Amino acid sequence: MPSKELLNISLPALKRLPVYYNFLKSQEKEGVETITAPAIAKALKLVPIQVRKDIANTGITGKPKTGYGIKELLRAIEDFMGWTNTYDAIIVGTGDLGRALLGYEAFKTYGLNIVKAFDNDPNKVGKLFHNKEIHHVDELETCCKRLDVKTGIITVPAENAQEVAERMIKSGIIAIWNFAPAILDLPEGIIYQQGDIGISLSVLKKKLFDKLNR
Amino acid sequence: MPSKELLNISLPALKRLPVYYNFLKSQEKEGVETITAPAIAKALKLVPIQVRKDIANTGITGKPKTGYGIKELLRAIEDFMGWTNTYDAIIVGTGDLGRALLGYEAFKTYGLNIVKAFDNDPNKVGKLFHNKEIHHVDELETCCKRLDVKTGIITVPAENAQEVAERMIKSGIIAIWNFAPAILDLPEGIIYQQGDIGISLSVLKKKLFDKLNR
DNA sequence: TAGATTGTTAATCGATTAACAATC
DNA sequence: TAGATTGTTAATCGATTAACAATC
Repeated sequence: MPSKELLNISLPALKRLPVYYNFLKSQEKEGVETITAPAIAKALKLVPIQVRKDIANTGITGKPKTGYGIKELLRAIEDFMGWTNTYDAIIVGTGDLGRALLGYEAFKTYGLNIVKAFDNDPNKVGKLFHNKEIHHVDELETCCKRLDVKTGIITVPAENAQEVAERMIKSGIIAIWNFAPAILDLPEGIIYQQGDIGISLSVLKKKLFDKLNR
Repeated sequence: MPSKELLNISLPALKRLPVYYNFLKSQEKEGVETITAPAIAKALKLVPIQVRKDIANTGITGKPKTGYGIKELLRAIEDFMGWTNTYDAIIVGTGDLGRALLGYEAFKTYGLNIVKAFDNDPNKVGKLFHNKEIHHVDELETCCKRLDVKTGIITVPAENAQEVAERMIKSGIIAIWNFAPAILDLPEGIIYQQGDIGISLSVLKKKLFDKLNR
């Protein structure tokens, strides 16, 4: 059974909005003040009607002939996506990927703030990565409850992902972003997002494979 | 204009296959030899008919009542996805994320092998990360041509992504996996895959935001 | 004004789901 | 055999695209 939908926008459209945002930001930097759907579509290799439909989701409205105000549109996307509300998150697993996420500046744009990192390696505990101290994973529960953290990021090996997820849920976490290539068995109501980059790579690889073997 | 399709499978189905694969691998480890579509569906929170349809893409066929042979199904997915053909790749940008990718073991499963890393920081050039030497980005073209590398990974800041992509294409690269949150203007025929994890985060964040603000 | 672009309502397309005979 | 599961063919659902009047 697929989990029932939380969103009032289609998933593909939701994923396009951050892409629009990136493009609009770059346009804003160049001093552009308004932009039309056909112009956005051209840059992003979409069709104008799709851009108009996607933008309509944010509630903003454009002017015929002129298009949309860039600043207004940027703010509409921020609001719609909930980026203006910053949430705290914790991360478990401080391998290469975990540390990369700890230093990921763009999280600010999306309103996510990693407040603590955890690991089970005693050699790492107490060290600082990107100015954040690593705690032992046994402190997860008290820490999350004290800080009322709702979001957890998993960057441990696949074998440990299920266990970490369970500890997170016990700690009051309700949204999990999982980078381990593992299938997690989670209770109803937990928000789950696959972060595993293997899926993205698979798509690229398959396209290349098919092209080279045609 | 959206680029015309390269694939003979739907994109959503293509993305589910690696997820099946991960699950089947974990089942294989536990000594399971056959599995039915309803069992896979239950574990992955899908519906049985969708699992059967997805599996049908790989060309494999099951037995009523028994299901599919796990080893056979694993190999069918590997073959279909092209994982059995390993391609060389290069990566430009050796920040935290670039280094994480350099050490990403799962690439072996997917048949990708990062052979060289590049950076424009003279302090990094010549150093080793995960046993791979960092070269100056000026060597990109000669290096890619000599080794006949077709796949490039971009992990530079957004401002430099377009320039790096152009150098890659000049170097004979035809498939680009871009982790920078930048919109790239690429010629026709170049295979492109967004790697930017901000999109994945946005989906998680939006679901949580909507849930908390309902 | 003329022409381009908007938002809305309707049509199409593609993916998911249902139905069901075949089969282990 | 009886019952569960398969693969196939048809129906449904949802996202994309088209058509078009309104408007700047």
